[in-house]
Amino acid sequence: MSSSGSEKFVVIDGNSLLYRAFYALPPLQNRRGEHTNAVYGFTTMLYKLLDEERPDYLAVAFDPPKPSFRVKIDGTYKAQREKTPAELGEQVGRVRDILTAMQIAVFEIDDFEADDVIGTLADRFVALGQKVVVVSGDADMLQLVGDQVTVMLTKKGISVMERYDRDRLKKDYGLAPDQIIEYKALKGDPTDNIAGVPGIGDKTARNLLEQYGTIESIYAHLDQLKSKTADNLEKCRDQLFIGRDLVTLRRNVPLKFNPESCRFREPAYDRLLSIFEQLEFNSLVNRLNAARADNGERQQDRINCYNVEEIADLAGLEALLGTLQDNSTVAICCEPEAGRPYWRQPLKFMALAIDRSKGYYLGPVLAAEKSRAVFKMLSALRSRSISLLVHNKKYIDHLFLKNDLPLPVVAFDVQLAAYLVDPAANGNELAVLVQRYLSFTDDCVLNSEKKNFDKRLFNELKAETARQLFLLQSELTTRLAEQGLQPLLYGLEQPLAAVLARMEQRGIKVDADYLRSLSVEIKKRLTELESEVFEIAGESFNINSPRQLAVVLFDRLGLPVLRKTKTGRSTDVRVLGELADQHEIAALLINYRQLAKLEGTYLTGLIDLLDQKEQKIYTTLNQASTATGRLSSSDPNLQNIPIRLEEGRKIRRAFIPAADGHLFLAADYSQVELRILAHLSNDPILVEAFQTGQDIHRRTAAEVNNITLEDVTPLLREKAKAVNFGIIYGSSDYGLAQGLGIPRAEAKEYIDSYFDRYRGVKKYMEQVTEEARKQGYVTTILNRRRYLPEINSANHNIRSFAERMALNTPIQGSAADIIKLAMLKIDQVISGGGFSAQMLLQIHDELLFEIDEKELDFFSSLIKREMEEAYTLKVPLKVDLKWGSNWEELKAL
DNA sequence: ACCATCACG
DNA sequence: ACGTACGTGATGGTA
Repeated sequence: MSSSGSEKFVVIDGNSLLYRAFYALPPLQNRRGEHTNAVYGFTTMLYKLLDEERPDYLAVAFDPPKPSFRVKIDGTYKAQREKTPAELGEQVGRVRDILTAMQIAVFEIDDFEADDVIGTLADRFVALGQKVVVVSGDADMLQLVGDQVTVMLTKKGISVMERYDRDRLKKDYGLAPDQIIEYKALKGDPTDNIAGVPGIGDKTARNLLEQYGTIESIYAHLDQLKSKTADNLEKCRDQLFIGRDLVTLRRNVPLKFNPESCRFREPAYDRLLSIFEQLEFNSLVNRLNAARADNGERQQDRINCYNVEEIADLAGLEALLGTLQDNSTVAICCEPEAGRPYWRQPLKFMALAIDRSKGYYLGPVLAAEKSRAVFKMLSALRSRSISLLVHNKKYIDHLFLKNDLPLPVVAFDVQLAAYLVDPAANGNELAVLVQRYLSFTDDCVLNSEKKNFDKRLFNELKAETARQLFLLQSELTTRLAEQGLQPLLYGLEQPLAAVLARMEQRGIKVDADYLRSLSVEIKKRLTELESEVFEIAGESFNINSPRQLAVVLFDRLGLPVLRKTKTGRSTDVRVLGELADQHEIAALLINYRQLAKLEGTYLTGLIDLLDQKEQKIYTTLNQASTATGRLSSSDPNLQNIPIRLEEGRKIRRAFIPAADGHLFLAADYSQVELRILAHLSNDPILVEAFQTGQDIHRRTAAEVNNITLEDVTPLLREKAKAVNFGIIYGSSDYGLAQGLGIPRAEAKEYIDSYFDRYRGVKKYMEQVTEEARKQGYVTTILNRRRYLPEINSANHNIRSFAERMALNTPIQGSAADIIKLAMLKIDQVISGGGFSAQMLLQIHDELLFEIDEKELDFFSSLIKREMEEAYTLKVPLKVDLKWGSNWEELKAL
């Protein structure tokens, strides 16, 4: 153990730096609305100190929440301090979390202020013969300056600090460290409620101390002073000594002291990263990743960018694959040319690896002209039971499908694995995973498109990616095993990827002429509406701009501002609806907005993405993007084609079966989420209602209003429906009031009486929240997991968000599990039987098929059965079927 | 890049 | 005392 005196201890005044950071920085917020400026400022200051001071020991001291011993001396001490602003208070917890993750010692001692603790620690380290640096924003701390102690004070903002030793103190204040106490007692300090002596300010105090040294000595020489000053001093005698006592730091605070507990250590990288990510401190995330890489736990696995080799021709590839043993694994990493959808673009690049030591890449000829032969060779690996290790299996499946080849056996999809390990993480692109799990920060993982690499360098860097798959696989299999997620990966998500690939590749046929004529019509109506609006407004402006619209509505026309957004005055459809009876313009705007949405997103927007040759739309089904396990659809999103309003619904007529004599069949789960709630909660009323096939909203209305089923009016049923939604979303009275347009108190009554009747649901909700708090995550029926690190936040707002996620995720996520199981099963049945049915889309609780009309009856019952039997709950699953010749006109079967 | 808005489940 | 319904994606405007 070193007590040689060569080491350095840095001790930080936590409250002081936090306040400084808070007031020095503009109010920053993360996406969730959590204030972050103080945390950010504090953390940057901390890092700057670490860089510049390179401490061997480090500690941070905080004031305890309760007042210190000083109020016992003087009841008014710090009495007029304004209380900590809420925006700052809520950030304290984050700072503590960061310090914990950084493994930095934190002191907070009851009855004492941080200053006293710092004084005590400073003395102890000096006694061990070490150098001490005190960091604060409070000049009182200068009393600690000594031969081994320097004090750093924040000067301007958060980046400028002044370092004080004895000389500097003498130069700036003309005082010795001890005299700082006397100086402040004489001068007084309004922020701490130290009275001081009237008529003695900065100058006089310093002059007196320079001449006489101490307060005692000043009193001994009162006769030498100006009579007025002497008078004042005489009058304030008691007060002055009390003030000096208050200002004097206690350097004997009782604390458990073990210098090694303050030893500066490596941070807990994962924990710290996750905090920085939540706070959206991107620069710190990068810094931390770099630091971790430098720390280099896995030196031998670190990137060796130039251990790569080109495969120039098919013989070369054959030779490489020939070296593989049967039952082994080859990693492949493919990249398409730019364009949308990515999976329809020609192959740009392929990397391979047969172990973690070396990367290979295909030469340009192989990748481009000979790519079919390459895939054929890879496809043939099946017969040798050689499987693939990939990132994004769905894309790899696409490549084989495009070449009309049997799909390869994929043993492991790194992307899907990472998605299951943490579905809410920011991104699961290969480069991101390499950073997250391998801590590589070399150029090799950076997005090569953004850099001006020459072709050769690009290939060499990219060849690394296949090799990295092996490294990632071992990281991720550990985590999968810990979480029991292998069945979900191997049994559901990986096989599902092929189903989704086929759905994507099928596309959906669209009547382009119909869309175009609709577009022309709507554009015309938009122009008409626009001129009407301009006439009323008395000027022309951009209606699409909420800001310009607000000026017209609230300034020019003088309408009342009903609601505000984060940045201005709200003009959304709810506000416009409430303004409708005050001004004719509101109705026009509602109409305009609706049509503009249709035109921009669903007419022009869709037409732009149409494949001219095929007259088809090809969406991308994202398998690894939602936090709950749902799929999403993009470019275009076919999961949000209008249906609720008549006008928008017309869009659906454009979607038609691709083949003559075919029909659409839509199969949707009825009330899946409530059925899952019944299953999970085992609530007797809910379970009984579903087992006896009751109208669930009607039953809820009867229960919460304490009336019979027959007495439920349509209005009561509507309200009960909204209550049921609220329950699934994590029920808050405010949210329900919004949804129903009723007072909050009434909404609260509904919720209370719901939980009064549905005791099982209530208990379940409490259990889930409790479990989330304890474990930090929630799960679905198939063990899909979502982490909710914010569930224990000290910030009510953030915590409530996490609680609602905890309540909703098992329900929404289990519904996603079930429909995925059904899709997989149906796909097996269809492809196994050589039938004509084709799955086209999944819209969360609904599947859309294209079917030969002759097989409609047969298939509809098959699909209904497979969906209803996909998973056995404590209540039955129910599927409703509809069919028709386009996506709008569907009739019940 | 971010916001407000609005389409869906 | 707070300030919110859960999960998505696309658009047009604005900094």
